[in-house]
Amino acid sequence: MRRSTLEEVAALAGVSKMTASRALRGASDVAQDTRERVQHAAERLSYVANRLALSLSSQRTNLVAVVVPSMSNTVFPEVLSGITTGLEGSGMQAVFGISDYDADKERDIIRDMLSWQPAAIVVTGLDQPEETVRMLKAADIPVIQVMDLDGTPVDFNVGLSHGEAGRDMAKALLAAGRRKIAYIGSALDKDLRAGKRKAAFEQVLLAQGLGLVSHRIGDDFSSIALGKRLTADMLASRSDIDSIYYSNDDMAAGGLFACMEAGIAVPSQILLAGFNGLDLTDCLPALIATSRSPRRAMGEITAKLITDVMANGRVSGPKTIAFKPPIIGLEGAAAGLAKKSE
Amino acid sequence: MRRSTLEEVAALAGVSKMTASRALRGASDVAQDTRERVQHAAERLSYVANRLALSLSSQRTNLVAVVVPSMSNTVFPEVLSGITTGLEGSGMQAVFGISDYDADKERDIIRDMLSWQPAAIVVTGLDQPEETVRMLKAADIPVIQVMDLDGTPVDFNVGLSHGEAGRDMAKALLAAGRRKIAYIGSALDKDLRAGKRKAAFEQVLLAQGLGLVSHRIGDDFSSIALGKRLTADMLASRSDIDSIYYSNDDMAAGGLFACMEAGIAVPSQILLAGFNGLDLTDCLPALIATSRSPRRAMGEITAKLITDVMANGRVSGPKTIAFKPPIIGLEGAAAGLAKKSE
DNA sequence: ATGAAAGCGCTAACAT
DNA sequence: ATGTTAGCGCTTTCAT
Repeated sequence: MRRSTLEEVAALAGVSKMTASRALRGASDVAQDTRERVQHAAERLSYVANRLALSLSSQRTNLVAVVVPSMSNTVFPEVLSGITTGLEGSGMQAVFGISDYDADKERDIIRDMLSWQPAAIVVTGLDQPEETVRMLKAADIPVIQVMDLDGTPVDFNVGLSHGEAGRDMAKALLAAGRRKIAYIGSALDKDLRAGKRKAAFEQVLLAQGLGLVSHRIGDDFSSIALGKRLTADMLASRSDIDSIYYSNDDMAAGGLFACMEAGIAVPSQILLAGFNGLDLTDCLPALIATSRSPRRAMGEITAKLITDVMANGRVSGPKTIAFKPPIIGLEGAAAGLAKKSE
Repeated sequence: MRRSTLEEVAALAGVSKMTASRALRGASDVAQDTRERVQHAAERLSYVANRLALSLSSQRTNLVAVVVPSMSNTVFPEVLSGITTGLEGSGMQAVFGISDYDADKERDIIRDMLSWQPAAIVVTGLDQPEETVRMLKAADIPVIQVMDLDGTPVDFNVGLSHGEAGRDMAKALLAAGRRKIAYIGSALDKDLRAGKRKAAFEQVLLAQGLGLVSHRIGDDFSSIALGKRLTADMLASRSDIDSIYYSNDDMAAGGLFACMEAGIAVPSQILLAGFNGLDLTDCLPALIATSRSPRRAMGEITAKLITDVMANGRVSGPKTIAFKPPIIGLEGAAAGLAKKSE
């Protein structure tokens, strides 16, 4: 069954293309019975409008392009989910691309998405190379960079400071009385935001005359399995560690499972800290610390920003929206230590 | 900076639109220096091709539309990831839509995606209402239904039988000596595949003269937190249960955490069974049974199917590709029980 | 309330 | 190797 065109619908309804077009879009100035004839014709032919023609002709699309590094890390699907939800009812449609944490791939995907003439584009982070930034600017549409705040945005920016998150966690661990602090992460050359957290985290330790007493960097992407493996490895090599900062919650959850197998009490003996505040973290059989990042909210705010700009031409509020992730799961951590020193 | 067109690139390079088009697409019959002039012109203008015009003119797109019920359940992003990976290098581009487990929304999203004239469309499951099926057929492109096998496919079908998975797990639990079997699930009216597993699971029990000794159905979507809560609730109400079948691994993981808090030994005292074989399952501090579904592989096979059809006009192999998820995490479960009865 | 003409930016098909 | 013409399916603009 070949796809039918507006012309065929119009012919079947006995009107011109133009009238059919108006009728299907619910224009006001179409006679009641004309409208019905056209609608019936469209149904009989299973007519589906051709958006290529529609958008080419009208010089606008309902597309919002969104480029994220990965689908394997739950946080990105959550942001996408938030964007989709936030766009609901606006007539806008989100389209997703995956860059695999690869700057070249990201550039290609952004170019590809731009070729569909989206109404706006959302990209992850602020660390695009110059060429990519130039493309984004040349697109002449709202550009929203999400998740990160540390850097110079092209246009709009919705996110949180990973440097600050790292610093805050370092201070929190120190405040909880920890001094023998280790770090476990995954491919940081890829996950730039995790890298920023780690760098800022270390700076705070350094300022206190402390350093990481141990660290492990996996060469794979973050996962519970990787966190477990690296932690088991670290625990086997030294026994004086009193806390471990992980690149994120998946890694930290794996770390907890490794500690449980090794018979190490968490958080009293070793305090584990991650990043994200995943659903998982709340359910774990021991308390682990984490910075709760508002993934869905960032997605929804991003969507709102976009619908706002589309509706009003220009945005009313600020161009940068900053979130500050609270640290949770540290209740009683200091107390745990205190008991030990009694 | 307004978007530049092919015409402007051509003018800057001092050639016709057509030559510019050929040069940029790397056609063979373009003079070396012409090609270079055009490419430089394109770069200077940050030219990005307009795919709307391109596709409208050439009557084909590189789009593969993919509709999944959710982004919150990790399995779908994994399938999407598999599709994206499998499409890599083919020039095809996956576009995702989310139906929120809602048949009406799914219909609308499918219509929306079809309006972009994709080269193929991938939808989740086989339970679309008639109207949706009609639309899919009218689209006159390859339709691939994924994840499920129990039903009548529109065209291509890649997945596994959830009925069989449910039956297999029931038999496995019985073989492990369990008789006091309970069920815990989430919104089954939405997640039809989980519903199919449960129905088939119960049938096997019934055939043995057994029934579920207890069950809890949450009204929210599956999550670790929900699994934990419902399990805690169930454990508080009766103490004779020797195994629990969950709607999936997230729920089962939550169940494990509830058992740990309640001081119940898993799997010796209560055997927990889920579905999916998530990364998480392998790392948990106790063995839980699960059917390992090949999400990425299903995605990749789907992609291969599509590139195949696109390349050869028709597909070489069968139109249905069936996976059989192996049950894992049952090692020593029977032994656990044996000890108890000694 | 309806229709006709022009054109969105590109490529296919046919020149040259 | 390059250019010309026509047209993809729709909307915009201007008539009527």
